[in-house]
Amino acid sequence: MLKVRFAPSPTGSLHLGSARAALFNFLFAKNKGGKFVLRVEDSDRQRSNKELTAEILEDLCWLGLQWDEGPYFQSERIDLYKKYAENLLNEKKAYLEGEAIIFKVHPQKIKINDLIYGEIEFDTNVIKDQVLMKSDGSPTYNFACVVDDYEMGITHIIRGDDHISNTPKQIMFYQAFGWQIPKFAHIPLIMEAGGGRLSKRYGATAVGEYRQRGYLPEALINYLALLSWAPAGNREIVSLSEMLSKFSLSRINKTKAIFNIDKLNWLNTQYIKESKTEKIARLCVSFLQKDELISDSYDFSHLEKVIDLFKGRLKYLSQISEIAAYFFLPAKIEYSEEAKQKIKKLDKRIWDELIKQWENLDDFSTENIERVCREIIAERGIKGAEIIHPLREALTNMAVGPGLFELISVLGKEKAVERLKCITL
RNA sequence: GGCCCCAUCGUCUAGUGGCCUAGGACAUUAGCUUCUCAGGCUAAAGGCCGGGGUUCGACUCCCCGUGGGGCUACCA
Repeated sequence: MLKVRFAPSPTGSLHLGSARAALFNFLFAKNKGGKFVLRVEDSDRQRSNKELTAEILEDLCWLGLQWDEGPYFQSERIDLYKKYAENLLNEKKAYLEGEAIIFKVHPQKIKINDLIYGEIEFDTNVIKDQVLMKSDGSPTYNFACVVDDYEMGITHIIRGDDHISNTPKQIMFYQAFGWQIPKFAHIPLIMEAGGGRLSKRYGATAVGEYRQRGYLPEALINYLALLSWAPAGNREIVSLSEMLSKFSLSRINKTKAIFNIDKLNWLNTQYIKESKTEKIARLCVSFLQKDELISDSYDFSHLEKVIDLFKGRLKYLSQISEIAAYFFLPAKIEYSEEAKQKIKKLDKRIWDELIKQWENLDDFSTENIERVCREIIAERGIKGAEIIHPLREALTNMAVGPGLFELISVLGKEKAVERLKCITL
């Protein structure tokens, strides 16, 4: 039975790099009909915490990376590690140093055949004796990892390439126990544009932050997959189910990949655009509520109309509050200096004319609104832009936005008329 | 310092000795579309780190150099 695992440590939020490791494990397992195990490496009691653990599991679910087995917690398995360490002690493969149990390293050459990097050789002469159990009774990472991987029947270890140099240490433990050594596949790390690993210094690194900004999980997954991996045939937009069928370790690069927010944004926009309006509207509710633009009771079908207007223009969902606020604000709004200047340019009589005409419209449709506007333009012999720009500013306090006439229609007769009546400069 | 790994447009990548005059995507620039912005469409610019080999032929194989990264904890 093919079995892989994802083993996050709850000493921080789920990092994009970890999420990608989880993704590749998930894809590999599902592609081969294997099992995906989740193990929480919380053996360091001081630095681990429960809230973080819950958050990590939630993020994995949000990404759609459901595990088949677990979660196991290392903190609940301390006796097991101790038992195995004592076995090595009894066999004189380890020795005591104070309270700690130390593994004796013997000189040898260790070859690993990495599924991604190929053959790598290490000389254990450069490796010190390894701590198995610390003086405080907790196991070290490398030791607990090997015991667990053995106990859980892990056949393939897919993890970040920062673990390459841990591999020979772990192999020595497998040898000491006489256990079968699993296959290793190390994936390149995600790097920062300025060099170095992806860090908080330059932007969000936690999956949760992207969720909070309104990135769609399918977009984030798609982007993460494209880092170091590419399906055949110049494809960019690839769904999780498509990845499942196309995934293979042999198509993973050895090269580190630099994180690029622009491409993530582009992908997210694509996914938002392709999503059903109803779905995006539903997701936008929490952002609009957080920014106090809508309350607990709101008109969902109206919200859907608003979302339709903006669906293709959002890089991420939380932008909705900023660019669509005027749909939810009261009729009277505060104008920027720039808006005031533009509004002033239009003759007072035209404002009055617009209000009158709109009030007379039975059907406040995009077409009717445009017709009315075009008639005024023709009668006065002015250019379209001369009325359209001031009108946009008067209604939205913005210079940019969706098509003006459909925007007005969605805004609704009542609010549009009232807002024009409320103009104060 | 020691050990290990890596190297194609700015970025993600395709490429597994002739299909390469190196393809695609993001970003950039220009034109068109339009009430604005975004979008869409069209086009442009942009790369095989350097040097030696091997070969009839190297982006592709080998060596050296250079650059980048990782590890070197009683952290994970």
